Amino acid sequence: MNIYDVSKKANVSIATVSRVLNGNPNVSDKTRARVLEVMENLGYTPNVFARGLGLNTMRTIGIMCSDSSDLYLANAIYYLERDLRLNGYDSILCCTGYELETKQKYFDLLCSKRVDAIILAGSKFIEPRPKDNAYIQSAAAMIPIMLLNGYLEGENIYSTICDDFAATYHAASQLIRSGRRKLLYLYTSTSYSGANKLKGCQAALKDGGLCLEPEYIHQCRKDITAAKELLLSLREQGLEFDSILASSDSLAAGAVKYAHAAGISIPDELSVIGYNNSILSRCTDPELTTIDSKVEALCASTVNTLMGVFGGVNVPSRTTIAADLIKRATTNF
Amino acid sequence: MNIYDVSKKANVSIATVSRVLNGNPNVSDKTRARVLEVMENLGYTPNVFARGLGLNTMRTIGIMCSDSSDLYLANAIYYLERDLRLNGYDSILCCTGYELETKQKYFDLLCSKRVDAIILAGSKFIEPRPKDNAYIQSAAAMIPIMLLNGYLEGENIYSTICDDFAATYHAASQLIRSGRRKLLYLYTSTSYSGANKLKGCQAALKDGGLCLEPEYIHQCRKDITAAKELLLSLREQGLEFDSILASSDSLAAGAVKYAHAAGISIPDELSVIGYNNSILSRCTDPELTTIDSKVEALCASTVNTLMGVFGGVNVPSRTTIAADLIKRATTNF
DNA sequence: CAGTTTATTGTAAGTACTTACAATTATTCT
DNA sequence: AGAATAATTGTAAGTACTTACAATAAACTG
Repeated sequence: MNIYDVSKKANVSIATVSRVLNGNPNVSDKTRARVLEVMENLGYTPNVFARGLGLNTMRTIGIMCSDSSDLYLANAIYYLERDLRLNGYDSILCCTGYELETKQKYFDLLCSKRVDAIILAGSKFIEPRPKDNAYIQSAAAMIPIMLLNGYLEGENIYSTICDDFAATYHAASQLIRSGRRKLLYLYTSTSYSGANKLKGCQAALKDGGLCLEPEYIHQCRKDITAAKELLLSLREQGLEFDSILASSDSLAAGAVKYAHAAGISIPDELSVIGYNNSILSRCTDPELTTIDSKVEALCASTVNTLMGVFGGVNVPSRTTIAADLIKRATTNF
Repeated sequence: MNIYDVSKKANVSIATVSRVLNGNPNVSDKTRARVLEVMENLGYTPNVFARGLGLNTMRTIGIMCSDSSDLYLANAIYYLERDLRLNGYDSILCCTGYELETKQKYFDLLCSKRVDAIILAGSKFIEPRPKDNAYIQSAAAMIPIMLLNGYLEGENIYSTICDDFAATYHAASQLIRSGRRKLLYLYTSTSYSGANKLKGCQAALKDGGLCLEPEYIHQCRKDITAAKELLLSLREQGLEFDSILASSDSLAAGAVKYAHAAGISIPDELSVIGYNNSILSRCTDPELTTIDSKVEALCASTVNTLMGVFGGVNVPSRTTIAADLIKRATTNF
């Protein structure tokens, strides 16, 4: 069944049917009603391929992420899909893993699928070596690129980022104000977002008259047990700390477990702050004080910006959203 | 740039170019090489819409789930996307929420997008009232339907399910064998999968000479805090139990928190078993004994079956996969 | 080497839409 | 009412592929 069948039944030309299909206002109300009725009766649905051929758009957005089962990204995907659909767009999901080569491959694949834009979800797409990001910048010539929680300069590239610097600055300041002096910083990734988190923490300590010495900065796999083990071994080595600021709830959850295992009381002897306000932050005992990185707002802004781009509206190429400090039971403030 | 540009450069007809594109063997090696070289030089990529029009397939699978941020489903989506892509298929994601009407709407939408099949991920798509599933069965006339962890009778409908009955039967048996006598069963959903979990538990108790009385079966929102509160109030009411079998790790994590709050020691005074072997099961302290419902295997089987259907192979309409009991620290066996 | 078979290539007709432009009809103005 | 204008509708030419069938070239056969 196609547009011709409908046009015959409704006694109009295929052009009129097509106009009704596309909400073109140059159709009389009577005709529109008749055509819609015929469509309904026949159970007609337009063929998306023919449509795509003519319009050269599928109303589909490619979403790339490293790993959709990651707590943060799973949430991002949920909100992105929801908000895109509200705007009439489908989402094609692409999990790329962490290899640069794989990312590039999937990037090309999505481009060849003629998606209308690509959203790179999560900060893992911006490589530390600028030349490795060239593929993104060159693709942006063809198709709008949205970075969710990442930043890259370039024409037709739009970023929405959480103000990670301010977030960790505030969190660390609070720790200092509550009397903590020996802060341990735990992180996993050195991405744009990751770097800002560290900087915020360092700045807060500096402004508080303290200093974040290198032995108080530790990288750790994003894994509860790995974090726990790392902390146990640091303690074994004699490192003393009275508070932990972690770049993810996973690491913070590991810190809580560490305290349990070492017989340290939280928050009396040790404060812990996580990041992302994920489900894990409600699973530990005591529950985690954590930074809410506002995924939902980030996603909304990303989709909003994208719709602005499609609509030819002048949109900012960079949007920053403030994080919230969620105070729960692993801190004494 | 299109197939004509390539055909001119390569001095062949568009039919030959198309054949090369589709891997048709009726092209001489010399010609094929020449065409491929021209494609490479021109940076040609075929237009997916025109392709879809001709082939009437987009090599795209619709994945429907209630909520992609759910831990179980996020994993399922990850594995499905990965395995589909390995077979050259894209995934369009659709999060439907829990309303029957919304599910039907998105179902129609995906069908109209001419996806090659629809995967319904999670047991939430099979309604308790059979007539509400008619839309699935009628759509199956047009397009293969794959149920991941759900079961529905019907032509062109294929199910891959975890043997939930055997899983909870085994888990409950172990609890009994370890000396537990008063088992509390906690669940959230009454889906196909949910019903089987309960049945398995009941059967194990019965075979152990016990009985799961109604006051020992409680429904609870899939939320750590809700589960904790429920258990606290049950205890308040004087209900006595020495073990908890939960239909999800969330509920089990709530049980661990409950024990903490009530000063009950795990596993000495209370055993807890979760379900799904999710990240939560490693976050609680002690870590959860849990049932691994083998999402990865389920997804692999689903994709396998689907490829079989596409290939015209005779595939079973129902595949069952055995779960594993992961013994950790919330049980004393 | 002519005739037959097989391998390769080309022609042309789908596939189901969109849209510029032309044609028709309706409305407004004088 | 007739002309001018506006609203609506239709015609026809894209859009970029696939593929059945015809045509040609190559390989084999006796």
